[in-house]
Amino acid sequence: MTSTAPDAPPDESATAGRQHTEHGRERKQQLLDAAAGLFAERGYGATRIADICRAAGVAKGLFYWYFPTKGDLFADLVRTMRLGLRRTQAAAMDPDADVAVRIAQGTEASVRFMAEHAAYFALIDVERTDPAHAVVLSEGSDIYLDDVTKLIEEGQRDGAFPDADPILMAVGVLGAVSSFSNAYRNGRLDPDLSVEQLAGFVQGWVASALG
Amino acid sequence: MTSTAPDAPPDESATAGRQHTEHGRERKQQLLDAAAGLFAERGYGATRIADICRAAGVAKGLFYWYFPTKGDLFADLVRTMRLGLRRTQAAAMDPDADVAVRIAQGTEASVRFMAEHAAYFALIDVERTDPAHAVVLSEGSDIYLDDVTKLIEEGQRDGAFPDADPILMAVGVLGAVSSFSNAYRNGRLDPDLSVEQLAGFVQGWVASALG
DNA sequence: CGCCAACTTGACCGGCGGGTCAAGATCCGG
DNA sequence: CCGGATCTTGACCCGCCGGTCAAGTTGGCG
Repeated sequence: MTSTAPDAPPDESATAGRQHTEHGRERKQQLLDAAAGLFAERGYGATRIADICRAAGVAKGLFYWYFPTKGDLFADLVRTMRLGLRRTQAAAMDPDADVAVRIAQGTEASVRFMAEHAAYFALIDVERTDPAHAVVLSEGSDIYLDDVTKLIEEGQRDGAFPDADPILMAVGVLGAVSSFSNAYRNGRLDPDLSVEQLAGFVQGWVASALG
Repeated sequence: MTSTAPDAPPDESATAGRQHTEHGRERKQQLLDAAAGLFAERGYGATRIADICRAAGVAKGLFYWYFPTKGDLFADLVRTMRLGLRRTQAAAMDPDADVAVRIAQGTEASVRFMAEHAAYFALIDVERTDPAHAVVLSEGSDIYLDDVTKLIEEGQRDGAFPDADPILMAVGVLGAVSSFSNAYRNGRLDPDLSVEQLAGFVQGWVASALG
């Protein structure tokens, strides 16, 4: 109601869609980085917009020049990070290799990526916590589950994996990756453990669980 | 400052510690139940105290007769649930059996318990989300990790498990239990899958990962 | 140099929600 | 039937925080 101007130019919807200069894009990134750090440190809900701005060294009003709301910044962050993960996985998996090998490669790459971007991934942890974000967050996790499930089905056809419910097995793989990554991020693991060692262990763990 | 009466009777600290009648205890439980349902449904942060009271059919002021703050109710809930889990686990594990068997028993019992009390366990999921609760929540998870680590070390001495970092392996076991339980709770699994089947699968998954 | 768009500021607003409070109602022992 | 403890109510308070706004400043382009 109150007319959203149905004849308005379709290019930039609502109040979003500013025309940023180079400098503008950098500023926006500063805010994203500051937010990522604070979210990871004290959680989304407990992070005030004022905090983000203080951390980025700008006035509060500026936040709204770059983002419509706090939630939009969050969504931005999540999507960026997910994109990166998928790209890394794709790059790590040799399309010509056996399924088991591909799963191992994907597993290792994921653990590495999550460890490197721990601050970012602390966020995705929030999943299912606040229904407000359930949408943005779940829109991705189903895709992973689907991907892995297909891989496992393929492996079952090849006789590489036993004939159990492929979805259950996929949940197991994804769960292992995230559990170990969480533990690593939260310092529950031996601090001397290198990312390489962790990635190797997780890859082996998954392989023997699937065996 | 403002003197916390250092010579006050040590029995009941602060404003807590009311003397409840039978009826009072029931009321308190009503509030706990209502809160558990709402927390599970819409998350801790998004649940208003007024909502809890409305759900329990009492006036808002009454909440503070039974709980000092919203966070205290939360802590109550978490502790109760954790106690139940530990009891269930202890009851399920045959002290005379092999380590591998005990781990299998504990795993199965945990999955079952979490599935039965899905509403409660949706809460513990929140872990690491809001630092405000990190204390209450982590105070428990370390204990589990410790328990399982000890079991695994015992198994390694017996030659039942390979010689890898026992903490890593324990993280894997705990991670598997919670990942599968989460997936089950969130409806990511085949809805026809029974808790028995799930528990059996998880137990097998853990066993072969440890093998 | 003048104009406009991009950018920046900080004071301000509004309501939401956790927590308080004074006034009872109810119940029980003496 | 009195007094005190437990219980119950709903109006009220107040700080916090997401979001707005009017007033600039800056920088590039014609």
